[in-house]
Amino acid sequence: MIMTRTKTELFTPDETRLAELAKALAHPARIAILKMLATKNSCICGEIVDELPLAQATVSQHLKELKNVGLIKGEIDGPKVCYCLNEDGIKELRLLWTALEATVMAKCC
Amino acid sequence: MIMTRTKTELFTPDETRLAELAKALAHPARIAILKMLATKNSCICGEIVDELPLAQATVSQHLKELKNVGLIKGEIDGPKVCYCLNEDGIKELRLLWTALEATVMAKCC
DNA sequence: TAGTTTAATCGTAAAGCTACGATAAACGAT
DNA sequence: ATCGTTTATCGTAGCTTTACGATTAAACTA
Repeated sequence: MIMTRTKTELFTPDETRLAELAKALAHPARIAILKMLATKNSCICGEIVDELPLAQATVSQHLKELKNVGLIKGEIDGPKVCYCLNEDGIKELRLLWTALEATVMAKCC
Repeated sequence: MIMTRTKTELFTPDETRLAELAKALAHPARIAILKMLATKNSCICGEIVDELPLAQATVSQHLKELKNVGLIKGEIDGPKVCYCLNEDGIKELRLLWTALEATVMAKCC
């Protein structure tokens, strides 16, 4: 087949965006990273790799995905890179999720 | 490399399960299906394919994924199959999400 | 300048995801 | 029994994801 990627134009922007954010959460390592950033209550410079059971290159890939989707930010601090939660992305996720939750829960739970 | 799949045993069960549920939401068609099931306020037999811009086989695959992860149920009703939201799965998702949200939001938003 | 540390990127292998047509299976109806 | 409807499954193409080692790039340090 020619078409093997998601036909994003055929769904609503909210559906597409929430799916994108959900995909970023669709790996335990990325959830663990978000939790680390949240519980340390500050930007983390370099300690992330040490706390995950994955190779440095793999962690870097996960960080890139979280950054690309807008859930975290990373800024250079000397030879290290400091990663923080990105409030805008987190808020967007919460809003989109809450909207879906409201729809789904209303008739379910 | 030999290991190319997620090392699930290296993360907490909650992280692994939430990632699994998030993956089920990581496609706009599956979000659209959940919304359809919620807003129609009843089980839907057969109308799902008609409302999505995807082939019948593709929709069936998406339904299977949602069923496997526990977010919907399907039961046979004559020649058709009726799909409903699965309250247990929805509740589980809400709980796991809420826990993450609480952690992440507390220090962020 | 040379060396060290830190993180990104490259290259690659294995597996997964998405899509569709074709086919099969299950059921009711004639 | 045969036909039509509905849905699942099979087979397959192509792209994506995950993982890692190796390398590169950037910045500080001596």
